[in-house]
Amino acid sequence: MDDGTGSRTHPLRPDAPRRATPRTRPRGDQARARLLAAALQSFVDNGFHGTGTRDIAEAAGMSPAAVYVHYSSKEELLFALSLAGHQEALDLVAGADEPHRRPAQRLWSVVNAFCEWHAANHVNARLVQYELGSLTPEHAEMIAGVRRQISGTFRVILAEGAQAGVFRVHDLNLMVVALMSLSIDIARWYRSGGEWTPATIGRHHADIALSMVGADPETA
Amino acid sequence: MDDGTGSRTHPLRPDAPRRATPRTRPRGDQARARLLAAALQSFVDNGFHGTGTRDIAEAAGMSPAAVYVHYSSKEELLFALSLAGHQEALDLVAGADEPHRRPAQRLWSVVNAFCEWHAANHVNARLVQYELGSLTPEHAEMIAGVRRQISGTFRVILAEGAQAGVFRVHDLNLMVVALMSLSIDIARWYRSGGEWTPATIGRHHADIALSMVGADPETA
DNA sequence: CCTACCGATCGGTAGG
DNA sequence: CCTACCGATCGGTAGG
Repeated sequence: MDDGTGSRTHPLRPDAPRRATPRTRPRGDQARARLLAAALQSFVDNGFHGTGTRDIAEAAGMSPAAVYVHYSSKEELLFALSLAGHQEALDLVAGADEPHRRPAQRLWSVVNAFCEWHAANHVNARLVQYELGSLTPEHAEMIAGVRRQISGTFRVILAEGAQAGVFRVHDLNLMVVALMSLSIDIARWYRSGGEWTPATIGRHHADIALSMVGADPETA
Repeated sequence: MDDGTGSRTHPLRPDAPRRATPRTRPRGDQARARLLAAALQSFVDNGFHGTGTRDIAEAAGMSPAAVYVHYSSKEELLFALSLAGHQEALDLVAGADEPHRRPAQRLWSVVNAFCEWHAANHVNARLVQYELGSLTPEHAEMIAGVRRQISGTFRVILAEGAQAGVFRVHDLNLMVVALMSLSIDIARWYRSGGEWTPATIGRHHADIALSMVGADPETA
C-alpha cells in the first residue's frame, strides 16, 4: 500500500494510484500525537489554566498557530486527552472483570488492575481525575458517562458479593466510593522510581479491598 | 497581666481614649478575612492559575490594587489558606488521637475525625490537597512539614497496633497511604447536600479502616 | 503549517 | 484603600 512517509508531491503518473487514498498513518496524526503528549505533560505540571497554547506548541515543535490546525481550542485538547484516558481506564477495568468467577476474585482482579493503572499511568491519571473542572459542560457530561460505567463495574461486583453473603457491605454506594478512593488517590501521591512498583501497589491494595468487604482471602 | 489582645499601650491613663488604640479586631483583619474567603472559593472553583487577582478583589469588595495592601502576591494568599487548612487538619487529627487507648480505638477515632473534616470542610480540603503545585518551593516545603506530622500520626498508631499483634499490616508505609487515601479522596468526590452527612461518612470509613488492618471491631 | 497580529486580560506598581 | 497605569502574555485569527 504505502510506505508511510507520504511526502511525494509528484508520483509517477497523473492518475496517481498511491496519493488518491489516505495513508495508513497520515502525517497529521503524528503532529496530533505530539500535541497531545505536550499538552498532557503541561496540563499535569501546570494545570489547564497555567498552560499556554504557546507552551504546548513549543513542546510539540510547532508555531503557536499550528495548534489550531489540529484542535479548535485548548479545551478540545484537554477533552481529547481526558476522553482517551477515561476510555483506557474503562477498557482496563472491564477487561479485568471476569463475570463467571466468584465475587471476591472479581473484586480483587478489578481493584488490582485499576490501582496498577493509576500508578503506571499516573500522569494520564492525574489529568483524568483532577482536570474535569476545565471541560465544557457538554464534554464534562460525556466524560461523566464513562465514569459511571467504571463505578458501575465496582457496584455490580459488590452487590453480587453482598447478595451471595460473601461480602459485608453496610452501604453499597459508600463502599463503592471507598474502594474507588483507594485506587484513584494513587494518582495524587504516586511518584515513579519510589518505594513501590505499580504491580506491588495493585496487589497490596487488591488484598486490602477484600479486607474492606470482609471477604476471606483464603476461600476467595 | 494581659487580656491577650495586647493592643493597649497605656492602660491606666485617663487621656488614653479607646479610639487612640487599635480595636480588638482591627479593621485590616476583616479585610484580610474577606480576601481569604474570596480567594479560597475562587481557587477551588477555577484553580490558582484560573483565578485573577481582580476576581478576588471584586468578590471581597475592593479595588484590584487593594489586594496588595494585605498580601504581597497571589501566591501569598494561596499559602496563607493552605497553611491554615493544613494546621486545622493537623490539630484535629492530633486532638482526636488518644494515646492512652488501644490502637483500634485510636485508629477509629483519627480516621473518623480526618474523614469528617474532609467532608465538612471539603472546599478547604480541596485547596489543601490539590493546589500544592502552585506554591513556591519554600512554601511547599513548610506545608510538607505539616503533612508529615499528619501522616506520622497514622504511622505511629499502625506501628503500635502491628507490634501489639492486633493489626495485620504487611507494608506499614503502604497501609498509611491507603488509609489516608480513604480520607483525602473525600475532598474530591464529596458534594454537600447529598446522600450522606460528614458524620455518616466518618463513622463508615472509620469502620472500614479497622477492617483494612484486620482489627476485630468487637474487641476494639 | 508559518508570520504577524487582534483585543483582552494578566500580576503587580506608582502615586496619592 | 483608590485611580490609573506598566509591560507581558493570553487564546485565538487573518492571510498566506
